[in-house]
Amino acid sequence: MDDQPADKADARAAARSSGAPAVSPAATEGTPPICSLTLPQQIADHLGHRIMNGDYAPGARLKEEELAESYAVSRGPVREAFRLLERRGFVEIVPRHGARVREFDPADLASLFSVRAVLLGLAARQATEQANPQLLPLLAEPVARLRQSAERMDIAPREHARIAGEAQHLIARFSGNKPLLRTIEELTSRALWRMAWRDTPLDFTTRARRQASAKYWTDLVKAIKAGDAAQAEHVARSLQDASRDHMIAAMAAHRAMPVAAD
Amino acid sequence: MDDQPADKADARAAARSSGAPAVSPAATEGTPPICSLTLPQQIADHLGHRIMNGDYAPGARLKEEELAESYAVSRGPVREAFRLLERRGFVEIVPRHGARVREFDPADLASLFSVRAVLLGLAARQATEQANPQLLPLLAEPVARLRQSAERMDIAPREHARIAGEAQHLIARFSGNKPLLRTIEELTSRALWRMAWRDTPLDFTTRARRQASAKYWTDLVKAIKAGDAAQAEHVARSLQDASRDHMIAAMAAHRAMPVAAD
DNA sequence: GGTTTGTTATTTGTTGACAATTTTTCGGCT
DNA sequence: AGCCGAAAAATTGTCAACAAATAACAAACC
Repeated sequence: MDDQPADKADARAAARSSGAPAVSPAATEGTPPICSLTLPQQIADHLGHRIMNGDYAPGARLKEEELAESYAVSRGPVREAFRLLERRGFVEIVPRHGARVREFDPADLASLFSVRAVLLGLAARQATEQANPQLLPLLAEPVARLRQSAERMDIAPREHARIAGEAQHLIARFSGNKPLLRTIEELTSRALWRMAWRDTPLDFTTRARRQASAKYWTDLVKAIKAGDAAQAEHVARSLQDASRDHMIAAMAAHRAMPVAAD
Repeated sequence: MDDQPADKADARAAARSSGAPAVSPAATEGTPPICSLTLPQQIADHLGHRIMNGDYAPGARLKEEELAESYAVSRGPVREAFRLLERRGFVEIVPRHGARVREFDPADLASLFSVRAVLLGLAARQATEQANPQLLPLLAEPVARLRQSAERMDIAPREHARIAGEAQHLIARFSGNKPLLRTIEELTSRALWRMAWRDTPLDFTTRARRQASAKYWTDLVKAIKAGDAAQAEHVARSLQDASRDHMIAAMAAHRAMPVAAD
């Protein structure tokens, strides 16, 4: 009984009636990804944020009509938003029982990262094999910032994570492997959700961790530059595995604390 | 080319009108379980088969109303069937332009198999680490059949592929890694679709290939038995990579043939 | 008292109609 | 003749209401 999303509903309704800018009259069939988001997408984004924020506990039922009313729309768009959220791993839909916020098995988080690790390893290998000359210049900036961040600790943890994610995305993009990119994106969104879970204000970017990470990135750039695909794969995977292990250890320690305090 | 959706539509309509006419005064015994599959799922399955069968060319538009009429349902279930098919990689939905049968870049097939290879490698590693005593007995049967198939060539190519898929599924299941299993399943269904593309009656299971494959499986079982996770990963991945390379080569040769014949 | 059965209530599945947007077509203009 | 613009057709997006199925509850029975 905290905040009811009624205000949001009004805001959206207002936005709909007033907003709706004229779409550019492009006559050709291949229109670009468009500017305005679809109604189900907007709902999915907002609901996704609310779930990440902890407004809905894992396992909580998401009732169509209730949400439809709160967003001032019909059940149709909400229904479709559920499908989008299911694909992003936020909810789980059982055919005749509705949608529930997905529970998370803590073990799944480690599993998720293991999968991501081998995938990013493959991405690094194939990116090296592709040898696209654009990659290294683009990669230079985030890697430099990570290195600087490790040295001076002058970047917020969240920003640090964002930059690391950006660098990973570059590797995935330049692998030239579309299914790989798609799969990595999907797993990443799921993993980030579970890491960003509330009352987990854990900082996984200690100085030691940032330094280790920076070392890996430096080695990875070196391997790519040298065209050593096998080495690139090994380094990228090691980086992710180390990151995973550190995270798991930190979470275990954090979880052990309150128990010890009791 | 066998059954047109018209009969299906009629059948469904008949089933519906006969099955749910009178409200149940219903003293005893609930109505028979009808069909456990949802309407959108049934449509998605059938449409998926039609797409695999080549009834709809890649890039073809799938119009909601048209299909709704042919299945004798409203547009809602068809709409949801599209979402299911999108998740299975059969169609591509562009927000305000409808659904189209997904085109396939031939390069994507090789990419798909590369991803599957690293994933099955990881699955083999983790399955070995899990050391579930049930795995080896279950794996023994399909592996024995593959070995026998390689020796005597007495199993149809399709059956051979099915058994290999079964063995892979076992590895994935016993990895104890749910996200990994899920990802592998998804990629496998996509890969199989594109391999089963019509006028591609290629047999990828030559004697030499079966023998090489059988050798890999034997080695994999040995590694699992020995608890050598790293070796298991290496063998599993090599198996898949070799399979991929052979398939790509066979397809290239097949594609080159008609060109030469013209 | 515990279990089962019949009833009620809530929630999802489906439908047909309406609205917004896109694609197509046709007429006029440079 | 070719291109641009506006009306028309077609198609997707959204809505509100209905039907079916599940879940919750109450009463009766053993």
